[in-house]
Amino acid sequence: MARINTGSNIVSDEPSTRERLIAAAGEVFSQRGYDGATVREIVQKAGANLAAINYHFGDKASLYREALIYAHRETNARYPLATAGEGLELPEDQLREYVRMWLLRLLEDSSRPMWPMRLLARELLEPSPVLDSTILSGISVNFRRLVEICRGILGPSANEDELTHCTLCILAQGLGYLNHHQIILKLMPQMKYDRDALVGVAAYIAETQIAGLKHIRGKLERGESLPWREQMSRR
Amino acid sequence: MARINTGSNIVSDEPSTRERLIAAAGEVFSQRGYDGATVREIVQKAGANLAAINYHFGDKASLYREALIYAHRETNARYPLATAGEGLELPEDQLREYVRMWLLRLLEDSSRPMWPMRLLARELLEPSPVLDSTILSGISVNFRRLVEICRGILGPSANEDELTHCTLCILAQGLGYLNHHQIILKLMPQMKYDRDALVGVAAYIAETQIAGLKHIRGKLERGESLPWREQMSRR
DNA sequence: TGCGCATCAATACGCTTGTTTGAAACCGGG
DNA sequence: CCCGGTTTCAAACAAGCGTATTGATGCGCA
Repeated sequence: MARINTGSNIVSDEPSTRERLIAAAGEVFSQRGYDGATVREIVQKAGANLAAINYHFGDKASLYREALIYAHRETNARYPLATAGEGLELPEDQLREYVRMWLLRLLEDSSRPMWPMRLLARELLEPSPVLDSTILSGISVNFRRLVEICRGILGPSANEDELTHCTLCILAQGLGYLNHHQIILKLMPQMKYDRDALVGVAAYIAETQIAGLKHIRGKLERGESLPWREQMSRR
Repeated sequence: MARINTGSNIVSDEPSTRERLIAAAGEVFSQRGYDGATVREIVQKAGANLAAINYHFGDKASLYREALIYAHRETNARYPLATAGEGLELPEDQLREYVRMWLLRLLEDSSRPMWPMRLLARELLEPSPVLDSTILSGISVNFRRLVEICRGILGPSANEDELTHCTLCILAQGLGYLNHHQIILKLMPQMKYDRDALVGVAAYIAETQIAGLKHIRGKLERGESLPWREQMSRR
């Protein structure tokens, strides 16, 4: 059994074979999915040998797990949703900041390669068996942060079901732009996806949601009937 | 060259091999995707021989195309989005009806098999080469219907960009419940997906969007500044 | 100078994939 | 009854897949 390199390369600035493999795997996996990706394409993109995957990671699944963990750490470090808007007073401003970071996280085409978030987005579409509890709890933390922001806007009259659904609906709007990127461009080729456009869409989503949530809050506090309350409650 | 059966079976009520193949293919393709599906699983589920696909359709891709066309026709017949809410006076009520039909189309678990919409939803995620202009224009018609409803709520001051984005955001909320069904159940196992819950979520989405759009309309008509208007405009 | 460790090239194995083939079975009309 | 077209069948095919193995080659370090 060989001693496995931990991955960090201190002395030299050029990445090790192991690091190149993770980067190449992340790209290929994020583009073609786990099944669609082939180890031969990955090692070729990494400039490594076919046996390198077996040597460094054991098999394809373990390499995918490593790429997923890297993507999760990288994305949360760059776009810390769990603490988004914490410095702001009004829950409305917190929502604006959260949504803005959410859209940038999903779609910002920065200088760095954008495969990490695409890889995570694939897991949001169909979770793979290697999606362990660590990453899942990380996602959950980000989710609950938005729940609390919504609670601040919706007020104490809201129940957990309404908070869950309104959180899902906010997240879904941003995710739609990523997930359906291709068909959107097919139907509307003139659609822009640069950073300014993203921030604009984020501002629009936040503004409409704030107005919608305040509208709901008013109905709640006036005790008016909510047509969905009996229907969408759990159990 | 053999004479190909057209598929309709008039005298007998039991479906032909060709029909069984399309149904089985639709199920398998909708669950596993085009690449993930194997012709062996399809023919086994259809109770047919491995060579039946080659005989009736030529190859796997043509069978997929047939299943997709069937799914498109079937779904639009059952949930006619292009004319949703046409009998209603207020654009708000039209939106409520459209969103309700949209969520039912996406997620209703009726007696009939639900693979057609799942198959179409996969095409919305990553359009395949066989997605021809017929289906694409059908999607476009459904899309523009919602654009016009939003125009009715948002008023004449809205430009096409805002209409496009608000339409996308409405559709994305329903799509999110379908696309991220698995991860939602992983994070919130108590989430309900029955018909009542769907109609409830649809009512919630419609209500918040109406309030949000009216809020925007007010800003537009009062000439207030919209933070996204310069940013998200095309070109 | 040796001894692990990392990488390489090449090859092979077992398996699954979509596709093809030729023959058997079916079936209505002479 | 038999016959030609239609449909179905078991079997095989070639290609690509992940994985494993082999031996050789540097490399750094005690």
